[in-house]
Amino acid sequence: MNVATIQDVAKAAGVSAMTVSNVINDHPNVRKATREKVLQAMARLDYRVNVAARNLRKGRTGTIGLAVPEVNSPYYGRLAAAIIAAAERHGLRVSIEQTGALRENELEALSMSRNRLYDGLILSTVGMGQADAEWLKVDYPVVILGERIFGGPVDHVAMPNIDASQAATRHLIERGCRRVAILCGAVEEVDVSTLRHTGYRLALESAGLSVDPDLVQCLDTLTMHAGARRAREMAHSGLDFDGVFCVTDTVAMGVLRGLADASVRVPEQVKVIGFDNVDESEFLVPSLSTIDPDHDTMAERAVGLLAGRIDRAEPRGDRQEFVSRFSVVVRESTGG
Amino acid sequence: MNVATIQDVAKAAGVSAMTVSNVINDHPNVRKATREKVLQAMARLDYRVNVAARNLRKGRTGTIGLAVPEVNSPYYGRLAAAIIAAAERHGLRVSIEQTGALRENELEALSMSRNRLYDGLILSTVGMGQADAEWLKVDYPVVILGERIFGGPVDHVAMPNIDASQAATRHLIERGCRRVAILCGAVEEVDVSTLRHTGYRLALESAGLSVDPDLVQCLDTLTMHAGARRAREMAHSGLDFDGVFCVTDTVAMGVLRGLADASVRVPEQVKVIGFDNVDESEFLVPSLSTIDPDHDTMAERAVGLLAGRIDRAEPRGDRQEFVSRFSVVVRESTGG
DNA sequence: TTGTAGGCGTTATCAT
DNA sequence: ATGATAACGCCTACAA
Repeated sequence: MNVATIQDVAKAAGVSAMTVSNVINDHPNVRKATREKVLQAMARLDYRVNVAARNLRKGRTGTIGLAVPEVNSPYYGRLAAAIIAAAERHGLRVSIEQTGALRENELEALSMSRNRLYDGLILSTVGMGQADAEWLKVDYPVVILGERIFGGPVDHVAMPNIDASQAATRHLIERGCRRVAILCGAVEEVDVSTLRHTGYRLALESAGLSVDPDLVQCLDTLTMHAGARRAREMAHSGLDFDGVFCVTDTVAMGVLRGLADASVRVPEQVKVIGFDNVDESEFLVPSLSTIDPDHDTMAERAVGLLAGRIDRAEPRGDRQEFVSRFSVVVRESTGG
Repeated sequence: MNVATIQDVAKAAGVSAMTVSNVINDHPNVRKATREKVLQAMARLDYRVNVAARNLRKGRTGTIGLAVPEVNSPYYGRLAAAIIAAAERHGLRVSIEQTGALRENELEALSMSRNRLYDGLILSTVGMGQADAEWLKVDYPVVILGERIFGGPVDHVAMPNIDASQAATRHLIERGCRRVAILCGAVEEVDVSTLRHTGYRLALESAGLSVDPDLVQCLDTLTMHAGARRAREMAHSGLDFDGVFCVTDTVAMGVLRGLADASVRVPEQVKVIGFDNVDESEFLVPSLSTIDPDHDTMAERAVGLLAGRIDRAEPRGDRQEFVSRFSVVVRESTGG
């Protein structure tokens, strides 16, 4: 036999479909006795609402999309977890799209939502750049999570990249480092690497230290692997450095490993600080000093912003921007 | 103006809605010229299919549910990533439910699908036990991923828990350990801890070593935190042990940290092996020996099994079971 | 307080 | 090769 519909329940309870619907949706105008009858019939037939039908009728899906490079990374995993939890609080489900940090896939995620598969989209832009801002002019709610696309027309939840990086670098300097390297990605677009590199420079400059180009180490990918490899190369090349600011904890984990391979002692010879305060960082040996950007608040704000747009269909004008707070977490890798 | 529907496109192209639908779905019986006309009209009106309507009509959503304890863990994150990728290959989207390893939420996930929100469900059972097998008798496709619910009526993708744990423990013994501890969760239900504990015992027994109850260390939760704490306690209590088999890499990461805190050298004084081959394990200091359970194959099989049930509405009789291969990955923590 | 009618956008079926 | 018709199951109006 087929699954029970609202009609079946109505028949079984001796009422109209509308009354059943009213019971389901907790509408006020239903007599207690009627409600009971209906509830019993529902239980008896093991009735379940057909979400597809409801979606069609309502023009909503109750699901938001989350596009991130990959969930399998300490950082995006943490973020995804927080977003799923926040979405649940708002009565929304989350469907995840993995973009692999590729521009193409990020744009694809934007157009997927145009199928009205999702009520809205939270997009972590990594591959997209300045030039793609036009793509963000879509007619459904989008929140960008991560780096700013300057002048983009959509809501934005960001980290205090420059300030926090400056603080991280300053921390190294305060701990006595004079030759501080930075490990980042390509410094071109407005992105994590560029912004955090800016913070790094500011810190050096305000400490009266010069910025040695040799100490700016750009990686192709921000992975543990790349970090480890580069750290080994730096150590073996004889480059003079006594501190490393890694633009992500993931890179920093690699760096710690690479320095260990090269028998460089942390923090005695070189101090290391990361960015993200990933769960693992506390348990590394040595434990990793880092920047905590308050993931949970960011997630809550991103979902809140999106949910607001969805519910109230807010006008486009008042584009919102939220920048999280941060704190420096001092651990063993900087002698803490 | 409102979004374009199939009707609008039909009108604009001077054909019927059915023809447009046929074009969209690549049906064969459409003349080339007609197809062109329709495609142009679609482009002109910026037409997007309404997924909700299609779902209602087809009785499918094109989305599967994935219920895991939390995506924010190296292991489940890795798994989720692999499953999302596999699902994409099968033309399916993935919506993630976080259960927090709670029985209640796992059962909830099972009943969510009954809303026909998802075409099927991949469920990582952690909190559910033997006694809950009845709940699995649902009328839509479910694949259990993880430990076996003995006699459960649904498809199952599992790790070779016993064999792999035996191999891990044997590896420690071969490296000279004589007092091998195990760090696991409660050993009661048929679950990771119990199965892996069995493998542990088997290895000890076939090596002619006695099983010292003091060396069986049960944790409340399988977290880094719990692992680190217990390792410190073990070291400080003066317990005699020279090897530790951790039932998950996450626990092992904690253990490495805890032993470092207690100034116990790994692998010289104590050797450590984990289970899962999480991305991070290669980069820890010391790098972590572990069991690689071939996540990608497991994910592919789980999704494949589910997709098969969804497509072919296979009968219940032929319950499938797949057990992945495994390999021992030897690294520094066991002197590799 | 409850019921009736109609349509959300799509596609399966059956004609033509 | 194309089109007319009728659902899929629910809910917003309005009527009773």
